[in-house]
Amino acid sequence: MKITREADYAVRIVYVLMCSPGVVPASEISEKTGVTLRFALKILRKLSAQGIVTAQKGAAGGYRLLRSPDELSLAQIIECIDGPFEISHCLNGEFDCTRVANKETCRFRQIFDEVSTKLRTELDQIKMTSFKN
Amino acid sequence: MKITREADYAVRIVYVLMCSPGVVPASEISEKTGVTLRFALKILRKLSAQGIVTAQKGAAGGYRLLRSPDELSLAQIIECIDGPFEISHCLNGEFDCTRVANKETCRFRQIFDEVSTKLRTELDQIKMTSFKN
DNA sequence: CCTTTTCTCTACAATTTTAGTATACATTAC
DNA sequence: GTAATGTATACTAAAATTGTAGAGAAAAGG
Repeated sequence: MKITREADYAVRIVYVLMCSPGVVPASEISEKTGVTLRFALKILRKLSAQGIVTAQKGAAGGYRLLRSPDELSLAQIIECIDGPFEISHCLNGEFDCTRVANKETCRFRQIFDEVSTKLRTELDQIKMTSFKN
Repeated sequence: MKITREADYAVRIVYVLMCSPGVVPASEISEKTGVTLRFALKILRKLSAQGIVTAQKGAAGGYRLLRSPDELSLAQIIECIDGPFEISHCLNGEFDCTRVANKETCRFRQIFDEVSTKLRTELDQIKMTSFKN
């Protein structure tokens, strides 16, 4: 029941962007978070693809937070990196459960789905501003 | 943000025990859940070690639920298999964070810890009886 | 337009975790 | 004492995670 390291790093990266005004190059983000440059770049690309940050190429380029920290939640960041909240593999659309006739009526699935939604709701209430002191 | 397959199986195994009176051999549990016999035995050993089920050896032996289904929660089963609820690796006692002077005052740690506790509380409110119909 | 500094894309490699199996053994009932 | 169970430990295979590498594309500034 863990988020990946990548998602954990993403939160810390967003925190750095939140605290630094203007455009921050990946090299600086890497230094401040302790995440290797290459790995930070990979994470930043995912954040950028989801519109959480925006990238500026070229000299004096870097990244900037696109969303307001009081609207950007842990859920959004974690979901961006780790994918949707599904606490059991059986919730995945691809998963073809052979044990049950109708997926929709499976009690396990129902309950796991409810829990996943609840978890997402909890994490969506924690905004990045919570990390400021 | 997933439980392991092993934990998912454990829930289904407990469900079978809850629905079957008396002592149920692992072979029958394996058949009813679709979990291979060997793997089911491994899971049952963990459940047995935590006092969730009890094992009876020998011919006509098998497993029996030790706790009442209306007191046995998802949290207890998942924790028994996957270990404590810690949504970030940085919560682990072994983990030596080099980025921070004092672990206790780290805001990331504090928030991840709160979320983990909240998640456990939610899952502890879901008892095995919820799966009946 | 050339050079430097940045980010992008895709692919690859190493490590760790998960998932599952095998072998040998211990206990109990009949 | 034999057949049917569970126990313990160790091993293997597969998958996911955690990174790294290389070639390229865009922007800024001279």
